[in-house]
Amino acid sequence: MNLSIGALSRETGVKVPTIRYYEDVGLLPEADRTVSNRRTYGPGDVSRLRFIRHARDLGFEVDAIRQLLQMSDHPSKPCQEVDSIARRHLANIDSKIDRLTALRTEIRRMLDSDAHGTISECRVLDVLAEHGKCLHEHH
Amino acid sequence: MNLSIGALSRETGVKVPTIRYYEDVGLLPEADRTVSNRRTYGPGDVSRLRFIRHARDLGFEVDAIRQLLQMSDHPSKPCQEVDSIARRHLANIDSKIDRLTALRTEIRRMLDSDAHGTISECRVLDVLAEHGKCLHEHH
DNA sequence: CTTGATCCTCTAGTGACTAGAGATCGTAAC
DNA sequence: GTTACGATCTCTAGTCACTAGAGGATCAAG
Repeated sequence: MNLSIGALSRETGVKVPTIRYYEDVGLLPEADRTVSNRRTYGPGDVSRLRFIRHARDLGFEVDAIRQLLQMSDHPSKPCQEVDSIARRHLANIDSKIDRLTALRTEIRRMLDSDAHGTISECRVLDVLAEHGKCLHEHH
Repeated sequence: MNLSIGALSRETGVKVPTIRYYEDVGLLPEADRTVSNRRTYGPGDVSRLRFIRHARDLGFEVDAIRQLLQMSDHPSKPCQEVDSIARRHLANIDSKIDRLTALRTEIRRMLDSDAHGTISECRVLDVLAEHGKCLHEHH
């Protein structure tokens, strides 16, 4: 049931040094050690690490992930602070979804018009750039 | 019509040194200079830079952005290479949207059940972690 | 013509990894 | 048992994408 760091790495697709790094910066708790000082992990660590990997890939920074994990670690205390954090992230996520959807639509349109032989002018750039009107809201 | 680097920065929300950095790494073309060696920019640069900013925020790395910009720079040549790049990005974008949507749903559920006084167990972690089943497909 | 903001280049620091050196540990094969 | 070798350990240094700062030049307002 317990995994070595290498097994955890294979299980999650996160590289071994990166796992150690996440422990260093407090995204993962300090791992239990065997008598010979090797880290051991359980199933909970697998989920947590997969979450971290996806969140990073989605452009959340470590600090944001720390907050999301905190929500998960203390679910029964949705105090005002956690609540406002959640709301802020929700707004950020909505914005990301909107922009990705716009980008997707445009790339699809390009591929599509290409298939039909029409010379397509590419507007991928503009479709995201126009979102620039919502200036400076996310820092 | 022409902007200084500071004006471009205010226009796009991208910091001045970052703009220079993007020029260094080739995301922005080498800027025209005034007689006194200052960079000047036009409206095209505003769009391009906004696009870069959003793309970065959405978790695309500089190299991916370079590819997307190339699509935009040569729209009339949807050769097979560009086409496959677009398709790969499309798949990646779809996946990002899926995961963000799942995360959004779960955060909403938390906020919602909190509002109704129920003690909500937080599953934000699991909802993304389960996507870990689609292992190693992106890079 | 001075003063302050903005620009220039260049070097160095940060965040989030990633790679490598050198040492130790665990197991399987002799 | 002991040798072989792969996985792990710690620690330092390198990469990518910025970000901040020093030191100097330039522009625009007063």
